[in-house]
Amino acid sequence: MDQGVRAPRLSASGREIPDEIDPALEELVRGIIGQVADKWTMLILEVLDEHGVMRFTEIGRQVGGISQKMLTQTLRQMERDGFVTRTVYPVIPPKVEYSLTELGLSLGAAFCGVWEWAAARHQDIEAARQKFEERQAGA
Amino acid sequence: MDQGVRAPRLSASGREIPDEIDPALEELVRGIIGQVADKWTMLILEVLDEHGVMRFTEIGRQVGGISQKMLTQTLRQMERDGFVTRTVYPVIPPKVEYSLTELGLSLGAAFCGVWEWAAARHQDIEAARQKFEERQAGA
DNA sequence: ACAGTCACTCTCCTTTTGGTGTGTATAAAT
DNA sequence: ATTTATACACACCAAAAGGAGAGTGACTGT
Repeated sequence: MDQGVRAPRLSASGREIPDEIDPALEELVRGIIGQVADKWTMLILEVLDEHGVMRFTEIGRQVGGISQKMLTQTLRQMERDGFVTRTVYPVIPPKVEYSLTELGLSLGAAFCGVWEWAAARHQDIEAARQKFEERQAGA
Repeated sequence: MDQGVRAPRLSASGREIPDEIDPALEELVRGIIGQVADKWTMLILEVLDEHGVMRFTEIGRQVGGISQKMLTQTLRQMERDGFVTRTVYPVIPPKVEYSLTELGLSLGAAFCGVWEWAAARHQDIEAARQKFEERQAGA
């Protein structure tokens, strides 16, 4: 058992692993990541990051292929979590503007790394899939 | 319309936005992110990153709360995408070892940023949720 | 008078996700 | 002789996710 190890461990990717990970924090962070690592959240985050302040239907157009239901739902969730601000203008027809908060921007920056990774490495993934299928066919 | 803008644009988070984003690549990267940004994938990635080479049930224990079905399924997907290597020892009872590939390690490193972001900012999210609910109650 | 606009909401309905429980092979341990 | 351990596969089922489409409310342009 290596429970008693005192020297700071390192993960294979070089990240430090604290010996004491508060399980409550762990659970909470997992929950947050679970929510944040959502398809529509990421895409909306991206278009808002690119375009700045936007209106409901415009976001829908830019994201593409999202239903009104999911757009509303995801925006609400993001507003609740403090990623976007929602500004309602009491005019008719209704006008609502969305934009990223500082927290939302920081999330965008954090996800930027993943996005770049995907763009840089997608060929490796494609190649791996090719090889995998070949191996399957051979076996 | 700002279709004709030639000066390189910048997103709010400082990332450069190429004017020409190959829609096929875009779609592909979205697909990859959609798969990769999966709860179990991330958690398995994490434990493998921390512990190095591991066996099936050990991964299950470390991840916690995952069914055998999902563990098998997710590991297969990760193997297919080239994130993990699967080594089968033809012994009885069966022994299968899993470990991250270089590609898997790089993905772990990319996600590290998001993980750290979540750990650093979870309080802000909590606070935002508090405020949101208060506003809802008041309205 | 009447269709159109915007940002939704609400009600179905289908698809996907994921858990559970069972089966399997075989050798070692009891 | 029976149980145990391992790494699954397979079938079944419940729950959740998510899409389609209709409705809404008030004003504005024709």
